[in-house]
Amino acid sequence: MRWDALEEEPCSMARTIGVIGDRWTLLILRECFLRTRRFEGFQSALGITRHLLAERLKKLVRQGVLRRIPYQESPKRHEYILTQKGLDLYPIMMAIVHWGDTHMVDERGRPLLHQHRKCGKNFDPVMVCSECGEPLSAKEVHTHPGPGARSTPAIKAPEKPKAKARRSAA
Amino acid sequence: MRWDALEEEPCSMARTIGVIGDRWTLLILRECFLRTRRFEGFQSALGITRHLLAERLKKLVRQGVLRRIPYQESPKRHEYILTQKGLDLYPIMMAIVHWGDTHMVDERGRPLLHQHRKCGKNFDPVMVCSECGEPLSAKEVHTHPGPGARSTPAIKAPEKPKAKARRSAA
DNA sequence: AATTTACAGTTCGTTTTTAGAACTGTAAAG
DNA sequence: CTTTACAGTTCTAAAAACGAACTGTAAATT
Repeated sequence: MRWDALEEEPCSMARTIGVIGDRWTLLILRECFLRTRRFEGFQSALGITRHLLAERLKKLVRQGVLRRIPYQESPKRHEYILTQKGLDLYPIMMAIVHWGDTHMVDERGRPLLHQHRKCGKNFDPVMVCSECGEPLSAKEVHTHPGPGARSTPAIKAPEKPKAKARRSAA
Repeated sequence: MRWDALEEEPCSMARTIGVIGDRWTLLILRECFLRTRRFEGFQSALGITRHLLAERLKKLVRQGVLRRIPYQESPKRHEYILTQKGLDLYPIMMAIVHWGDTHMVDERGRPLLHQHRKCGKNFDPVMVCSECGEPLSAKEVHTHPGPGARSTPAIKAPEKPKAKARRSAA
């Protein structure tokens, strides 16, 4: 698979992975949500090489996730801030953090707590159905091809061994 | 930054990225949620090199995301199925797909629709606050250090230019 | 009986990415 | 007049991914 073609795959997941699906990009975006805006800020917070950081920022700008806006003339300096498209990544970030909070914390507990301004409480993010409001789990969801599907997108036959009944569990 | 140390970072996001934060792993997990279970199934669906696939599957098993269970003796064959820890990645997957559905579809529309068994409707995933049930957005959330935080985790000073007031926007 | 196919990997040489450090350039501060 | 802050770019070495071929068991086919 060519990574530069990932964005044309008939799969919203593949396309999104083409944009944010690597370690550094995800960490850069974490910093964005923590209000980091400038080159040096990202670099010192993450320890990423300057070369890669420059490249990743360029890519995120190209893809409309970040906007590069000048904050100073001569020497020209710019800040990187999240566009709406970038801000919309928030649920992904929260889902990632929440999984880590659930499955990857040590005995000392969570590194970071999240407080909801509206209700004032520390919360966990919960994913619910837009139609009925019930929490979602993998088993309750059925997928089927939409208008943008190609013949057989990524959904292969469910691996049935063709009923050839080779000697199983001999 | 050493990637093998990512899981010990005092940040749930960094730790999670250590587990699922690369392109192939994310795509392998997509296949898992689409019910792929076997080596050849992953390989042909994704076009990943067999070498990398073997390595990624091993890693996911080691991390408790997949379980490797025999389905046949001599030659020994195994299936890879999601553990509960793996199933809990579902909100991350859905959040990624939903962002793609929102920002990366072409004129033909979504490649895949999701139907909620409970209510029978096609839905979008919505992330809400566990305490008040309201939808979440980045601006309404305030983060602060939790019990597992280190001195200054990932939260750097918010980039104030030290009030040195260099000639700005000359 | 000999050959092909299915399956789940492993091995190895080549190409691409990433790491790490140094360098460029403007301008303010000491 | 030298140092510092900032935002990059350039270069070489190391690590990771690619691609193709190879290993091994056993059933199915010829």
